[in-house]
Amino acid sequence: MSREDLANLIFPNITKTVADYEKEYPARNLKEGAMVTRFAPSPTGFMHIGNFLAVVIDYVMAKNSQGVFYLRNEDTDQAREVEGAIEYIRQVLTHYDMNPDEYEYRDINETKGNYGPYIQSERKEIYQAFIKQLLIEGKAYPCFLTQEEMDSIRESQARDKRRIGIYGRFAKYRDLAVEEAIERIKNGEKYTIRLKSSGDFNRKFKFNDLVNGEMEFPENDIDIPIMKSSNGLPTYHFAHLVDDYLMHTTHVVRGQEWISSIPIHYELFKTFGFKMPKYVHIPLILKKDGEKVRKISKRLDPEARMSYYEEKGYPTLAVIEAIMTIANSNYEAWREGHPDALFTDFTFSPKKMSASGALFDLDKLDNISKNYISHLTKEEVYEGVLNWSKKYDLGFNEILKKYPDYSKEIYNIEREQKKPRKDYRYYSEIKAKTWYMYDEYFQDIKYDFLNYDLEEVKKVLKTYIDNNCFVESDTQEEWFNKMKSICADLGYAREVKEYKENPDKYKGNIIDISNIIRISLTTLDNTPNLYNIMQILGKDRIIARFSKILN
RNA sequence: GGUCUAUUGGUCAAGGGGUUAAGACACCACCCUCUCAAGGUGGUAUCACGGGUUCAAAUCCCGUAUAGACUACCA
Repeated sequence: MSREDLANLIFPNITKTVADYEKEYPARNLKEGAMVTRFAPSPTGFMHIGNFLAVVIDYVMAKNSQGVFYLRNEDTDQAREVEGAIEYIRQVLTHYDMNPDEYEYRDINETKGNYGPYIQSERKEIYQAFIKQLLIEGKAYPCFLTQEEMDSIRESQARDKRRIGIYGRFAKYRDLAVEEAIERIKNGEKYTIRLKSSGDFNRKFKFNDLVNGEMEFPENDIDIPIMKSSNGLPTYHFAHLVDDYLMHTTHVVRGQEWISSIPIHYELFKTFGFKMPKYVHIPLILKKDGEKVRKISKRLDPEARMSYYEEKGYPTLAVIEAIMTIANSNYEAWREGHPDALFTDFTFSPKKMSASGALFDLDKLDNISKNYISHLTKEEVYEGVLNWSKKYDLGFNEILKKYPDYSKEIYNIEREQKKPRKDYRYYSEIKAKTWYMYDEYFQDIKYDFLNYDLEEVKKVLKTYIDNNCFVESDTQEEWFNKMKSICADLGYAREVKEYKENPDKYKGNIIDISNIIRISLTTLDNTPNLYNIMQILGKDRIIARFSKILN
């Protein structure tokens, strides 16, 4: 009996060979230098900011080079699979307008691309054809170690302070006679298929990572499992080999936690004689927790989940800008010189990426976002809040739809100027900063006139109305002069300076008058430019709000 | 225990033998000013530690410490 008999016993239905698949998935027809990248999440939960960093890099690299960016669903661990996880990823990619060129979405029954299936559980036969070849060549073998046996091996290795794993003399079944293996399988024994490693732990090899540069590792000598007994699907390492080879990935962008698997991947590619893709191992995103720094956690840190940014209403491009500055710190300087360019016009350079983990700074995001929003047009801001509120604040959404032009004027305050006002960090805070402009929200409100006496307030408001101070066609200067003009009658100084020189001569100064008007109109003692606010509110609203206080 | 990696202000970081050790965010002060925001000007604050090589080390070498990742039939 031969190894071929063994392979046929294990995979009776696998007839296609590696060579067949190579023919089926020929090299991509792309221009020189085009990069093929992929986002390959396992559907085990919600999208993490670290995943997002990878996506942005994948996307930018593909766009930079007129290459291809595809999505692959790595669902080989069906026990951990979470319903709807890929659907959610699809929504995030759509939300950020970074849709893959190739994908397979079961939930909306949509597929695109010639290198699929893009869902690993649908690629079982392909993996098995590769494993079958290894079996025939004697480079893989069935292993009958039980869970208990492996546990005890691990324990003894830990006790003896040895390296942990199935290698050397611990690889009990690597040289088992074919006949015996066949018999055990026929008897229904459970087995996993392991790589028959030919590496030597004492030999080193050099490996070039695009972020970390040249690194040196010992060769892998562990007979890693490549196919699980539970479902016949490959392990991550083997699927990585087969998929990225057949899909012609040129650049693998993934988290740094994979660096330690390089010896395994190196051996796997070497075993088949395939050329390895280039690797971009990106740093972890960390979080400061008290005095300690740790990996950012979906469970503990709300900002680790991408949904956090959507709920808050950060503009998608602002989030991308913040992520790009983490990816390449020279991005900010580039952006200054190219304020209107697309982020994909920036050439991402893995070499310039920091190899150590970075704390994600929400203050920095706020600043980037504030800046970004300040350079939008009033229409764009209106669209942004409208879209956000549709999902997160329906009441406000109704108001916005009812007063589109009025709302846009509010967003336009101190906007169309060289150095625009920057006071919105995200869409969810806009309502809190503009509510008083809408009569619907300006009901049953309480005033806090600080130290101002209510009778004094009424006197100021009455004088303002009686003197017909508010004229809609007035310029800001005219408006301000009229406000000053009632100062004298009321016993206030027209200029702050005058007041400071002779504080005893006056009840107060122009600041007090404008503050009283401001609070009367908005209940707040700090608002944007009062002239703009009054212009937008209009004479009727102003009189109505004053009258309410006067009565 | 083993393997790999990293360490420049509060944060992101530039600099890879000679620099007053960039810049951005945050913070503070002042200016501007009808409040707020913005803007302007300025400021506080950094090369993990110990050895070596060198005329000269943040930069090169060796240790140490600390941190992180991996060490599964998880990805």
